[in-house]
Amino acid sequence: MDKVVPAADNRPLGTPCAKAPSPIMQPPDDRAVTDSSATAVPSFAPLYLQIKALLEDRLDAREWRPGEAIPSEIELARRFGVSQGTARKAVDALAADNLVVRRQGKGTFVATHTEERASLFRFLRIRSNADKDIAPTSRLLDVRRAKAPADIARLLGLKLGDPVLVLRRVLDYDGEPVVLDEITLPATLFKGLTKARYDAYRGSMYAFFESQFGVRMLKAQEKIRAVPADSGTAAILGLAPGTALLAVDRVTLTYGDRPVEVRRGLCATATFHYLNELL
Amino acid sequence: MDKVVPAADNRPLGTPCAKAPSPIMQPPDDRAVTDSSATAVPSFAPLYLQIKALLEDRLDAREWRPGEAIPSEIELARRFGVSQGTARKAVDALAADNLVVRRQGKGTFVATHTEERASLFRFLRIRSNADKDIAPTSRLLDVRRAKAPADIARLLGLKLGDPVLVLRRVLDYDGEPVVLDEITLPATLFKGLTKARYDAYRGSMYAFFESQFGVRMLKAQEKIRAVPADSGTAAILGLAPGTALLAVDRVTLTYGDRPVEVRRGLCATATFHYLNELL
DNA sequence: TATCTTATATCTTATACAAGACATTTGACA
DNA sequence: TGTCAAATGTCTTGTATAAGATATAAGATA
Repeated sequence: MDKVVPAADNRPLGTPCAKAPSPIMQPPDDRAVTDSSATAVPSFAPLYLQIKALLEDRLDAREWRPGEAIPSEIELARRFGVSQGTARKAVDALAADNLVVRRQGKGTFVATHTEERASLFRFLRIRSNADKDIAPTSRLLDVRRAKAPADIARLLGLKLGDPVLVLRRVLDYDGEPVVLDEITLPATLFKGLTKARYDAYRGSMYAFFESQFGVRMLKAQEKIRAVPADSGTAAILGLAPGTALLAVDRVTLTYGDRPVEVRRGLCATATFHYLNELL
Repeated sequence: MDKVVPAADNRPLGTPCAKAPSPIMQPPDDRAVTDSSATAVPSFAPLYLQIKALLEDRLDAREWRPGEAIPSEIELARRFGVSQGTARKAVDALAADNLVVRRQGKGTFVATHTEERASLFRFLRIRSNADKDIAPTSRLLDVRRAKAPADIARLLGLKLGDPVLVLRRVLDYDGEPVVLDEITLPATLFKGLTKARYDAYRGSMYAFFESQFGVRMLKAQEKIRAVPADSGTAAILGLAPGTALLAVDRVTLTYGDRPVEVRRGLCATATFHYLNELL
């Protein structure tokens, strides 16, 4: 094999686990360039994972806006001193995590809640029992400031009594109230959030958070229970008190798995249901 | 590049969309060799997807048993007349669908319910509110033969009145009854299923189906609602009638997205919940 | 000699790099 | 204004090599 290694010296990353162009085998206890990164990836991880972590950090640092294109694979390869294939694998991994969206012939774009019916609209799992796909409308009831109680503080990584914002809103499907959400946010991340400002906004709640406060909801964990409706909730949803409701407790995470939202949804499931695909 | 293409002529597949070793560009309306396959993949799909479809057909045809290794990448490449990298992408796609499990240095194995805590144990979403991970025990109440009612027949792709088996079973967590399942199966696929035979089996319900009847549960769709407990269910779960329960309606699919199980689970969620990760 | 350890050969999958096909947009040009 | 070609993305395929697992042979040790 007369192949010549194309002399990409001044290696910018920790020793990859395979085929290092430079023959220097660094000990595993040294730290890679990913030191300053929030994303924890061992320096001896595969090269493409190191680059993925670096890209995640850039995304977290808002180097590119939601909906904006990130540099091309060739440009990323040049910047990090690797081949296009390796840069591609890193971007593939980001796309698998729904952090970016690939479009052949156009580029790779930062995922956003402001568009994309499929990609980041995936947090809404409530569907009509009839198969027609109705899009709900969001109606904000009120916004209030509060001090974080113990359970919320723990879930959001705050200290007891730290300031939070509590939003209550109703989702109407075809004019019928179906879901009552109580949304708790760290006040420091959402300075200036008022009911008037939300009412003036056109778009989903997460698009509002993303475009107005720069907080991107990336993934979530939901715990679902069945509970009887209290009288207040029953009145809002137009049901008899004691009716069985779905209680959906969501914790939403942004980059670096930092929790930024706690939400409890109460859902009437007479003509709607929560849909889950197990793959 | 003095590389010589190793003369893999008599091309066994439809024209790939890029870099066909044979320069023949067939029109898109011709049919590839995947004709006899149940898995629908257009003949102009990328080569690796055509091979993935062929492999799915082989899996469906039970060419390899669950837990058994499929041929190595090099062997698959030789068999299909493609490079190892292409065979590898096909296997990657299978692994992404949880149809096979890769183990570096050992091989690629057909996914099975009889082992693998993580891989195919993923259908059970009920967790304790405390973080301890309790494994439930399954207690079969009864098995009866019946004729498929309209809704079940539609979901299972059967005709009205076709014979089905109906199983009722309870999941006990730490001795406490938490879930009551009513499981409906096409009788033709599960000939010889009796309560005694299940009671004699050691392992999960899906492992039982897989090892005893050759039916592999691959993915599922669940619709979740909140309902009040009827008196019969309340008695079994040790609750007051009218208590709010989670109703989980599952349709389970095997190869080719053929439905092979319909199941309704009723779950008490005082100290347990349904966990869902939104990625 | 029996046994345990350590190389070694040879399987496997995993990683990296490179070349060309395909998709999309843009701008020159008739 | 319509059309075509170049530029610039991603997508597919091919190939070489590293890393992991395992069986076997070689060697040390009792």
